Amino acid sequence: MSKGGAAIDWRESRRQAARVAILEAAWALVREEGLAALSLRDLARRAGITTPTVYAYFDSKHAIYDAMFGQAAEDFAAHMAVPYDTDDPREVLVAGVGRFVEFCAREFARYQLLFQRTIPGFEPSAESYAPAIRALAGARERLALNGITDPELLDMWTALSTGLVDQQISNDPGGDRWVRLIDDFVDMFVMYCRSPKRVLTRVKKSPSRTKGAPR
Amino acid sequence: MSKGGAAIDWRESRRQAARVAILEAAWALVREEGLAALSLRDLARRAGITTPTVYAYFDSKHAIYDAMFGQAAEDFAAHMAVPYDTDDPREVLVAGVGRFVEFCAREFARYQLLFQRTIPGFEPSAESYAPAIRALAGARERLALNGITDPELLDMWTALSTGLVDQQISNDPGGDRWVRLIDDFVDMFVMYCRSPKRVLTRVKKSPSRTKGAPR
DNA sequence: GTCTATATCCAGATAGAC
DNA sequence: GTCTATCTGGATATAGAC
Repeated sequence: MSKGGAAIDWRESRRQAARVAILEAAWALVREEGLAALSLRDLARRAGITTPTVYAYFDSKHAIYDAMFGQAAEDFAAHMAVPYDTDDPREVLVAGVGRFVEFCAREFARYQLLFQRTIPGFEPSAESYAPAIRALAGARERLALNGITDPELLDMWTALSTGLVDQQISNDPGGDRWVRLIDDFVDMFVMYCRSPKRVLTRVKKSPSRTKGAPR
Repeated sequence: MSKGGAAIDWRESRRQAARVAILEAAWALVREEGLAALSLRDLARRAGITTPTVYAYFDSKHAIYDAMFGQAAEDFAAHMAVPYDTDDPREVLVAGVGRFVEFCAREFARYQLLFQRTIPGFEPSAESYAPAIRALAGARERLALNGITDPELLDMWTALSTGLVDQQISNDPGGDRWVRLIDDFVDMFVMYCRSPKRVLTRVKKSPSRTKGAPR
């Protein structure tokens, strides 16, 4: 690597560090004030810089949201992807939902950004969005471990997981009213997948456009 | 009733009509621009009045959101409460979920206001919130029709319904990717409730605080 | 890259005349 | 009740000196 190259790398890493510092300030703010309440003025003050300086690192407020979305999606994919420490395929499903709700419940603003459409006019870029797709593929694999591959069952599974998370966060934040039902949910779902009635499956298809990260 | 009383009624009904007109303008705006994008300036222009006049009818912006919440909750309760035209208890469940997703999918902004926490600092008043509780009681009754009364099963049911609605709206707005799975969901749920495994129930309890309308 | 200073605009809310 | 006019403060974003 050339001296010039190294200098460029150094500068670039400095720049990246500054970006990360700004994003950390942003997370702290939305944690306290709510996702929609983020303002560049507060953000700059929090990060110990001035508003114009923020624009040296991000083109716009939406660009900041997009970078935050990218971080969140990355964290989400990583959180879901750490190896599942069991040989029981059913336990892998249970643990997967557990991690899902754990991740979402930990930071409400992050959950809003990632899974709800709360910022008018904001849509994540394809790059920021990519890790969320990986995470969905992971869910598909955990189901396949249980011999469940039907796309309709995958859709039912995502709805199940989403509903559980949503109810837990909305109606019992910090509690375990729905979390403790995870085992029952998995029982119910697996039982249904294996039921004779389910064997007589009809096939349908329909296109879909997507809002928010897949789950 | 006295002449004076009638005059007061008339004035009051005029006032109510004006309030409703403002709220209609508000709904039109949030439908087009998003719930969080509502501004009193645009609202006034849309309603054919000026900003200060809005304050003759509502104390603040939050009061407008609250009135909108009240309308939405009322509509929701009414929508869910119209008699179910079948004797089959299972079909009542199916129809109930169908109505739920239909109501939510019809207007995204209304769904956000009613079921998500997207406006920083806004919480509905107890009065506006009341109809939502009635709606939840309705769900409980539809389950009871099927011999399902366990509170934990009610929680599972609400999570199921919520998840289905959420996935449908977020990932296939205007489509039927999850709607067409309603029958399967009900099959799965009822089958689980009636399963022998479920008979050996353990009892637990935990308190809960609530955010958003119950569902 | 970082600042001061400022542009431009919009927000929610109020004063006071009619 | 409704208006004009205005207050106060916030927003995002940019110009230009250093």
